[in-house]
Amino acid sequence: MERSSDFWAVLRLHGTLTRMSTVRGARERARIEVTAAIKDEARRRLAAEGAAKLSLRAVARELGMVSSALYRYFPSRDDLLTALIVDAYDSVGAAAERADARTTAAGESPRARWMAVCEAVRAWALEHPHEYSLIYGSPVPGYSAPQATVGPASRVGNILIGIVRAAYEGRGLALPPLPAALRPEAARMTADFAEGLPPEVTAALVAAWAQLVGLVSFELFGQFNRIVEDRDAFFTHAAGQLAQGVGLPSM
Amino acid sequence: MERSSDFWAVLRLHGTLTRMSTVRGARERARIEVTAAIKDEARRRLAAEGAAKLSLRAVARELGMVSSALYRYFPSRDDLLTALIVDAYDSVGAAAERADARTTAAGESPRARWMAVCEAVRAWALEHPHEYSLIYGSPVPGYSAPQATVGPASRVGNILIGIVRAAYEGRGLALPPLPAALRPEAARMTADFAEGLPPEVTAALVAAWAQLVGLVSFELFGQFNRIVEDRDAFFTHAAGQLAQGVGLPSM
DNA sequence: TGTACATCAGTGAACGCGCGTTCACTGATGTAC
DNA sequence: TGTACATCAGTGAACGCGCGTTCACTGATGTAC
Repeated sequence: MERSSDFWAVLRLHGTLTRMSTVRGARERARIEVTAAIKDEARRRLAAEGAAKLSLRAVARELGMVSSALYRYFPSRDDLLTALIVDAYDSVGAAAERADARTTAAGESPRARWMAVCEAVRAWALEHPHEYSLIYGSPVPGYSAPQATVGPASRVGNILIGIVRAAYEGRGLALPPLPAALRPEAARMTADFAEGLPPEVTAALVAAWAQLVGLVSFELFGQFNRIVEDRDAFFTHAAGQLAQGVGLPSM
Repeated sequence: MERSSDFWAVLRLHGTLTRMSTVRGARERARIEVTAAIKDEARRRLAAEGAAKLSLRAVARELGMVSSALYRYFPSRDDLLTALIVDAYDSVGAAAERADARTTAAGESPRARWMAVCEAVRAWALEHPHEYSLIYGSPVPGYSAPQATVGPASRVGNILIGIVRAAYEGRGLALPPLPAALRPEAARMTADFAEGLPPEVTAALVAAWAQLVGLVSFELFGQFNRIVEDRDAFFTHAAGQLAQGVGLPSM
């Protein structure tokens, strides 16, 4: 059995991570490590060829394996894609949760927490542009995301809801009343995933979340080329406007 | 078959047309028609396989041609992509311009014009989802947009600038002053493409434009599934908030 | 404890397919004189 | 005006490549007794 040296290098990298967690049989440990190595390599290929062209053969080749071996780990190319999507949602969700936990622990205001989460989402996107594209870019044609992606996809949104809820329970939020046309929909959204918030806050939250992703996408997808240069300052300002939009007080 | 102005732009792009002649022979007319047919079929393929996998051979096959024949019209796959991108920017730009011209002619307020343009962009996106993805979705890996796409890309933005400028020249716009960190950047942006507007308006405009695309992308790319149901009402409300954000008065 | 058997990761060949691009060619259309 | 020549769209074969997935196989690891 010959394997290329980078295959083993990647395995060793993951070995250090998994070895300490639990003692398992060699087979189970190997399966965990190889699965991780495949996903890591696939993430690397994502950068080179994009999600639509992500190829099992290329991943296997880079790992020094034979392409059919990957079928021991993922039953098809689409299942590998699904795993990458779930990981990406979890990764950005965890980054947002860390930012929120840090600012909450420091006793900062809801507005400061909001800003920290927005900055964390942007920072994650700039560090993982291809994973960001995978989840917030155009859908991959012919691929439809299974149920398993729904939970992880809502982590960032839940953090934002939590921040706004904290502000609301603290001292209330002053937003103008909704136009009649949107009231039933806002009531439904509130009942579905933001129980207890005033409907106009729920509506503003959903819009702000979409707009936050719009800002990040514009920067990442090149629409700000030749338009915005000082992107840090611009984003901070825009995120502040979004905070305003959901009723988080300025100071 | 009609000669759209974007078609001529493409011909000039490829240096095929050396001189303009009013009388066109069968050969030239045929070239125009076949070029249009290729782009139409390519747009259809876009829906099926996405931009990254758009294939000259598939386009040729659908048209009943041999794949090498397409090289008489487009020197490479990437040039065909570029033509589609330019067409898409021109198409959404024209839709926005029509909406603006219609409301302006009807003597409507800047806010009503803003709303009409936002609705027009969304309507265009819903009608042409794959062309929308092509220009506002994740970039196609390995493809880099040439200079020729820059002009068409700014048409919608220019319309929005024009509306806000009209409002500003009418009775001024009241926006809070910018934080110090953003002042130099906002001054530069203003000088570059929004001469005469107050810098805080320019900054708000750019953010609003990114956020508008964020709203449309969320809807189109499926992020609103299970979240927003009454999308018309939601979008109208959110676009109104964007108008508010650039200082366009509510009534 | 050792042993027989079951499990499973990884191999290598194969199937049937698609791709972008080049090239020498044919035959129809356009043009200069 | 007719003719000779130039232009050009489209052909078909070829090059060299890549793809997802299946399958019978080998040999190492795990387990029941």
